[in-house]
Parts: sequence; C-alpha cells; structure tokens
Amino acid sequence: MMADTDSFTTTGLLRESGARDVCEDFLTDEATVEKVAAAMPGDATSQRMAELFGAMGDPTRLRLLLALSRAELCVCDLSELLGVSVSAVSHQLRLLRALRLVKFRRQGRQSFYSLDDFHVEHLIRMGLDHVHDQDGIR
Amino acid sequence: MMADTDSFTTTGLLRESGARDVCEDFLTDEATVEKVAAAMPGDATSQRMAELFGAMGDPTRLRLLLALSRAELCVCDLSELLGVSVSAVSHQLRLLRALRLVKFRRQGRQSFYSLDDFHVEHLIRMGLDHVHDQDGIR
DNA sequence: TATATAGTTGAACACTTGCTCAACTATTGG
DNA sequence: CCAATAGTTGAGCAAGTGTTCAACTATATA
Repeated sequence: MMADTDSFTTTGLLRESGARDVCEDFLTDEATVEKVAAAMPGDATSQRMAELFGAMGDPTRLRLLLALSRAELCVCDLSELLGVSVSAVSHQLRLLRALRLVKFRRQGRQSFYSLDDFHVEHLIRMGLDHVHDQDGIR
Repeated sequence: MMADTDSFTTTGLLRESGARDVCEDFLTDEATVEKVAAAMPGDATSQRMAELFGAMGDPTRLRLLLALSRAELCVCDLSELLGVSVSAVSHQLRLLRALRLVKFRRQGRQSFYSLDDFHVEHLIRMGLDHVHDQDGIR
C-alpha cells in the first residue's frame, strides 16, 4: 500500500537530500554576473534604501507626504484631511521623522510638519509620473 | 471598591462618549487646507503609487531591481547573486512583473528578466542619492 | 488652579507579508 | 521515452506592520 515505489518513479529531486532550491553555478556569462555583483551597493545601503521606499509604500504615509508636499500642516489638519485618527497620524509621522523624510516645529500646542528634504518631493513626483505614464499607455 | 469617583476626577475625556481621536475642524487657515485637499491625487492614484514604492521597499525586491539595473539576468543567476532561494526570487519577480517594474523573455528553459521602464532606474538612482546625501551630512 | 486642547506613546490585536516546502509545468538531453 | 534542468505556483507559517485604545505630557484658557 505504501507509495514507496511511486515516490521513486515520480520527479527526480532525490539525488542527495531533498530539494535544494538554490543554484550552485551562474548560468549567464560569468563576467557579466561578476560585474553586477561588484556594482551592487552594500547591504547597509540597500537596507536604508528599502526603508526609504518602504516608508513611502504605505498609503497613509504616502498621502501624508503628498499633503505635506503642498503645505506645512499640523497633526489635526492631517488627521481630518486624510480621514485617519490623530493617533495613527502621529505614529506614522514619528516613523517618517525617524527616517528624516519630514521635520516638525512646535508652535504653542500644535506641531507643524513639513517635508525634510527636496529629494522626497522629487521621489513623489517620479512616482506620480510612473503611475500616470502606465495609465496613459494602456 | 469601584474606582468610579476616581475615573471621574482624572483626565477629562468623558464629555460625550469616550475618546474621539479625530479632529472635527481644521486648525490651520482653511484656505490652505482646502487647496491641499484639492491638489491631492485620487485614492486610486495614491494606491498605485504606494504599491510602486512598496514593491521597492523590500530588501530582496530592491536588490533584484538593483541587479537588473546593471544587466539582464536569469532567475538562477539572481538567486545566486543575492543568496536567496530560486523560489523566493521567482515569487518576488512575479510581483514585480505584476506591477510592471520588470519584464522577461524566455529563452530555452531560462527566463531572463530586465527592468521594464526607465522610470524605475531613475527612482533607484534617486533613492541611492537620498541615502548617500544623508550619510554625507552626518 | 482646574480644565480643555493638541499631540505622543506603549500595548494589544488583526491583518499582511516574505519565506520555505512540496508539487507542478516546460524545455532539453541521453 | 525517461530523467534532469529551470522555473512557477499554492499552502502554510513565522515575523512584521498599521490601527485602535487608553493613558500620558504639555500648552493654553477660564
């Protein structure tokens, strides 16, 4: 009744010790791959980049940045503008602040936030362009 | 034993029905806020943008894009280059393909992937610039 | 001084996500 | 035709994430 013989005759992934699911050698010409490997940024850099893009990859945070790309605003305004609770806005602004995408100043009991860096504005614009171009094509 | 009186005398968030945690009115001058509201992209657009940035916000996917920004490569090469299983690479490339950040062509039993769009390359470069500038400052 | 306003923060929870594993397709070689 | 190679895909799971809730600080006002 055992499917022993059956499992022998099926697909052949029983050469050594189960599926290995990683390549042991490059397939494309090795010079090219080595060149790419040499040009890859270090782990720290790509990690930081991923954090940057990841921060812009959440709808709430992105909309915060989109709003702040138009004007300096306080937490309460942002909350109402986006229809998100003050607490949620504050949490996300904290994260954006930690990554230095936004800066803030206190005036009385209000906190006014704005974009920290012109790069951020540029990235937002490029994201918009990309999406609009895609829509234009099909 | 009940802390009833105590909860009355603590902070005052019991005006109507518990904490409301959303603003009911704008604080900054309303004209500005209205202008920002009018300039905000629609939900569909910001959703698409968030997907774009989110796709670039994962270290594995970002490194795939970084590699592909240098050369067209097959799945096995990418797997070895990044030290990630073929399966994981394939899953992530599928996602990047769905968002049209990469395209691919089959040649024999290999799938060669490359960046779909020059925008993507530009975004990557800007991310790098942002990170490098930050490092330069402090 | 007491109270309301504006915002921050930690904990908890539901939801998402990236990986692994196993099974599968498709193309090539013996 | 059979087996190996290259890659894809669905299920499942551990880790991560975004929101809510409640408690808190700090500033302004009566």
